Amino acid sequence: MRLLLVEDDTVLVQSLRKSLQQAGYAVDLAENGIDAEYLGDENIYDVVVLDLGLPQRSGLEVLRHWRANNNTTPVIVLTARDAWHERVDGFKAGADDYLGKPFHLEELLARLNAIIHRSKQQPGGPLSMGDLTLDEERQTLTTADGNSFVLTGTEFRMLRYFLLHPDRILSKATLTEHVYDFDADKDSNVIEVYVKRLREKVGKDRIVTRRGQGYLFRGKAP
Amino acid sequence: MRLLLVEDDTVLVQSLRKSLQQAGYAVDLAENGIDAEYLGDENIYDVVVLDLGLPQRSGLEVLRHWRANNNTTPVIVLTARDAWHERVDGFKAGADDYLGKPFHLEELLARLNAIIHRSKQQPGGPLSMGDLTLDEERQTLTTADGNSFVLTGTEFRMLRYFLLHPDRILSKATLTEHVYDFDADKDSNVIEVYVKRLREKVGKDRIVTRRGQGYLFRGKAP
DNA sequence: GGGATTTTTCAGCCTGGTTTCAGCTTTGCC
DNA sequence: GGCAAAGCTGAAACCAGGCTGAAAAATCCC
Repeated sequence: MRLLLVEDDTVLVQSLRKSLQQAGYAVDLAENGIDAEYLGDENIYDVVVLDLGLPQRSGLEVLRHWRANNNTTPVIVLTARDAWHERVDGFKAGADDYLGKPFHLEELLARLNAIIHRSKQQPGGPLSMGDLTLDEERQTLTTADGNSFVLTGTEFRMLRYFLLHPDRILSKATLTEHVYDFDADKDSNVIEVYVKRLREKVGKDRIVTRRGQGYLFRGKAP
Repeated sequence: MRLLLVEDDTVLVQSLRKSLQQAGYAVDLAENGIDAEYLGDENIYDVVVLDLGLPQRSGLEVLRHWRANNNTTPVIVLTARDAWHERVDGFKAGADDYLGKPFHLEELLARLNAIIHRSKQQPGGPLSMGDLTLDEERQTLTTADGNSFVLTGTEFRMLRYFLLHPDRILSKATLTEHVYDFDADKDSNVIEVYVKRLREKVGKDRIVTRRGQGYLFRGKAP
């Protein structure tokens, strides 16, 4: 799950970034409006957390720019305490949700969760696909035959990404980008290793290899 | 399912009441603190949704009054989004959960659901879970083998939070937020220390470590 | 103020999740 | 079939995160 964090308060950024990573997001960071706009234009994020008070170019301008260019990535806006007008402006500019600062991490995570689900399928509920169910709260996978697996962080992030993008070819580079927060390291086979581990749990045939292109997760058991 | 809605914003009340009714709740309404207190004293509700900012008598006072009279009906507190100190006060006064305004209806319904489930398992009385019983008045824990421990303040708050949220991954950040009145201090291992101390009392296997994610309290003894 | 209790910090150790690696198998192409 | 590239796999190395005992710091309570 790839997330763009746009925030210039370096103190806040440090803890926030780590917390978001812990919660399973691959976090890119922009500390000013210009970088933010550029990153948002060039990459596909699952969600953006956008502070409105930014140097160089205000968050509002950035958001308007994206929306004008048909970029519909869900955006959660962070506003200063009491700045009610900012929120209204934010919604008008196309924000999907907002959060007043200071906020509690838990709330941000809940909203991120909600917003991502909303944009994918119906909100709430565990992520399930045919005979597989991924419990996001417990990071646990349950299969048709009643087996239950506790997933490690990386396994979980990767399986979640597969479940959210079934029946599509996902290249190793794409998977790396979404499972980690940095770009693909060409000479590493981590992805292969984790595909193997997931296959042991979801069933060998569930993840199909497309040689030279990537992997494909079957939405329905074969 | 009987619900008491305590809220003075008439605009919000209208839509909220209707939505709650649609969701299957029998909704009673109080628009000020005095009515709320009276209704809560006279009737048995399954759950209360309580706004803290009320005319005549604050939500906090009302909640304290109920708790002082051994009324243990689950209460979800609504607070202004920015006023997180209110939440801390709320928890101290005996709230079971909180929600920052404005909120998504979805979120409220989910929390109501969760809280009712929780209280079904253990309607009123001491907080207990399987073979463990936590006496909230004496801050005392009793285990299956008859051992009894007097808990320190921090131990107690943490164990209570675990008992109220069993079988869920609780990150250190989340635990810190709920055990203390302030946000997580990045480089401290207090949580680990207290987990260790609790484990000595509730049994080592009762609190499971999910490396890199958090801790999980098992609702049922393994 | 001083002793007892509780909370927090610290440092060293341990653990298990992640990554690497080397050798093996499969696939696609000539 | 023969070859090379891509993918698979089991085991080992590495390292961040977690555990723990003890001691320092803060708080409580006479």
